Amino acid sequence: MSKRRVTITDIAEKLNISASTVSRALHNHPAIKKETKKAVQKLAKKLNYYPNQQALSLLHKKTNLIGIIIPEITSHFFSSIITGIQDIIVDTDYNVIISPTDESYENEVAIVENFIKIGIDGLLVSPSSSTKKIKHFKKIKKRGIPIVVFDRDCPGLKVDKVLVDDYDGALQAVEYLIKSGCKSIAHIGGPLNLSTSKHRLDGYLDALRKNNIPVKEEYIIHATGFLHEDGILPSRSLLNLKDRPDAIFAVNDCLAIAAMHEAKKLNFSIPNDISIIGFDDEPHSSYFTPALSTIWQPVYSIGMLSARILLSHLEGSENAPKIRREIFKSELIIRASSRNI
Amino acid sequence: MSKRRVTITDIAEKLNISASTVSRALHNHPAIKKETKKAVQKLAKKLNYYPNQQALSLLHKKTNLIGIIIPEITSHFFSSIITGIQDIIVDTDYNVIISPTDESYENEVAIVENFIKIGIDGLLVSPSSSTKKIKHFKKIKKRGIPIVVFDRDCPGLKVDKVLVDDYDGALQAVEYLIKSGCKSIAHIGGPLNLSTSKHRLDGYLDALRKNNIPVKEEYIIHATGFLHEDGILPSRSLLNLKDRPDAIFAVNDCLAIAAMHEAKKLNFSIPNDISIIGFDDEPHSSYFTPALSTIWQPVYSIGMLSARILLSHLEGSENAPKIRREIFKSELIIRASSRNI
DNA sequence: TTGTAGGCGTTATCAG
DNA sequence: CTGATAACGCCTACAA
Repeated sequence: MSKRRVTITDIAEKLNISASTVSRALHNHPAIKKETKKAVQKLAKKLNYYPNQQALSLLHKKTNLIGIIIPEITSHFFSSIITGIQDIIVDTDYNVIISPTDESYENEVAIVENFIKIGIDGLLVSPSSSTKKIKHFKKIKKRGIPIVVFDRDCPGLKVDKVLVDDYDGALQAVEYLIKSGCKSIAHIGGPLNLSTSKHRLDGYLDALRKNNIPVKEEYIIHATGFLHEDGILPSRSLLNLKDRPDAIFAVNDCLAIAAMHEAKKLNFSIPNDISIIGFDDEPHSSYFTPALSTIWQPVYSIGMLSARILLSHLEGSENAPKIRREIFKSELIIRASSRNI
Repeated sequence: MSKRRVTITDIAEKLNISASTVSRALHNHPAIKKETKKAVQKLAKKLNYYPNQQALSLLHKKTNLIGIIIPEITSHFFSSIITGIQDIIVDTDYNVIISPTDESYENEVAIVENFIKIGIDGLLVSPSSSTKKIKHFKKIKKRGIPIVVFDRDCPGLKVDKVLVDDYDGALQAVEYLIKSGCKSIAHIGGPLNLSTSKHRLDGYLDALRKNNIPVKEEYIIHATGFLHEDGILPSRSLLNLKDRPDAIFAVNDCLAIAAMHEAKKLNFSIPNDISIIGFDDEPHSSYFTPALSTIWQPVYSIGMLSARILLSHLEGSENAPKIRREIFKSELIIRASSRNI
């Protein structure tokens, strides 16, 4: 059909006036005759006129595009953060481009290249688990594009950050297990160069130390990913130990559920034989048998705050020099997979 | 830092040549001296030159933006479709803008407006459950922007479609329940103006009729949404019926899991007292106790094919007049929440 | 109150 | 082999 979009010049010609008058009329410029305004606005509506954003971008050197880099979008965790971001951005003139790295550093670099190419105005990023170098992010920063890092920290990158106190979450979980009488507590961790994995491990270790429980090497196994299938082998090794643990603290809910599944297959009773606590509070988690104890994180708020901070750089005066570092607290939710205190 | 982006003219000036020569050199135009090419390309790299996409869009009347409209992104179902789409699009020059409607028609209309404003080149859409009018989609179509509808049909809109044989999936599930000896089979459905809900209901009804099982009004309850919480009340009503059903076929896994949860709370044994089958095969579903029987759908393929069809319109010759309608088959996966045959 | 001209960055056409 | 020019759609001084 009508392939060619209606332009300001089309309207001008039909009305026998100049394009600039049309432009001004459309913007309600005070120095335009009322009748002219009316005529222009009427015709614009009739012809279904929309201003060409590309022309405006070119003029204003601003694309109104915000890039989001995340590890993946299929987990409830990250998709909820995105929802939080979108719910803020939807009220603005910006649009977001979401690009998942699939936990690959190479993909991440390619995404950044693409973002530079299309000219994003701002970047929200949660780095991949395999990201060790940050040259690509610095390249963005050097171009004057504001960055906000969320959930997973990116050490060495001096930008705004919205994180969660993973250390404290883990500490709470493990101290609870200790108080409930567990003596030998194991940990299924995540990829170690991830700040979140590291801090949860640290919380686990400190909880043991504080309570004078010796740390046992064989009680700590790091999964290579965060999916159910990544948790099966680690769970089996732990459950088959001669000195079997009486509790498992997993770095996220999927791994915890895998552990629960394996424990049940071996006919262990949960939480009597073994307590299990996860991390993230996925929506399914309370529907398992037994319902999974876990750490809740304010995912939606993380998304919203990250977006708000980025917008403040984009919209606000350029003179906000201080780099912000916001840390959300997480919350222990005790259900049936851990013993009562 | 260096706020202003490097342009072709910057390079031209430094090299004392014209912008057009720079442009040609950058594109490896045959009619350019090797030394000039080298000099230009070297300087371009040194200065970190990137072509301005907005200028190109303006010139070519093409934004290279693809819009995606989906009900929500937090379910594994839709986020997997998106992943399928992205995995195709990532190899092209296009970028996607994902906008969730949150099942609201008003949001959907607003998103379409925004898409027209920013000038998307193509649209992938799975309509909201409250969408009855399709004027907004027709507006897109009239502008010559190709549309592919996926998963949920949009009756009346004559565009390419990538759907799933929901009817057949439901038929398979219910016929299995019948063969396994269930006599009174209930259905927890979804919002009825959704093609998927309707077709699954039809499959349920036809399975009963084919097997001469009378359809009972009180065995069919429609949930208002697709989340766990939407399934609780419907499940309770069914389970509290004097003439309690011995099987429940739910329109998706979340509702099925809610039903399982409620049944367990009432101390029914699954599948002995009551069989349960869901739809979608969410990743968690096999980890529940008992593991949930369900219908698997090729979500990832739905996303990929939809993207491919859209691209064929965008890239290919404009002369592909036939409207495609692709229907994927779904597959019954029997686990432990239903009796053996 | 309105029109003209120039420019945002790039490419295609035409000319040399 | 290379340069000047116009055009994509819009806005804003400046001029009238």
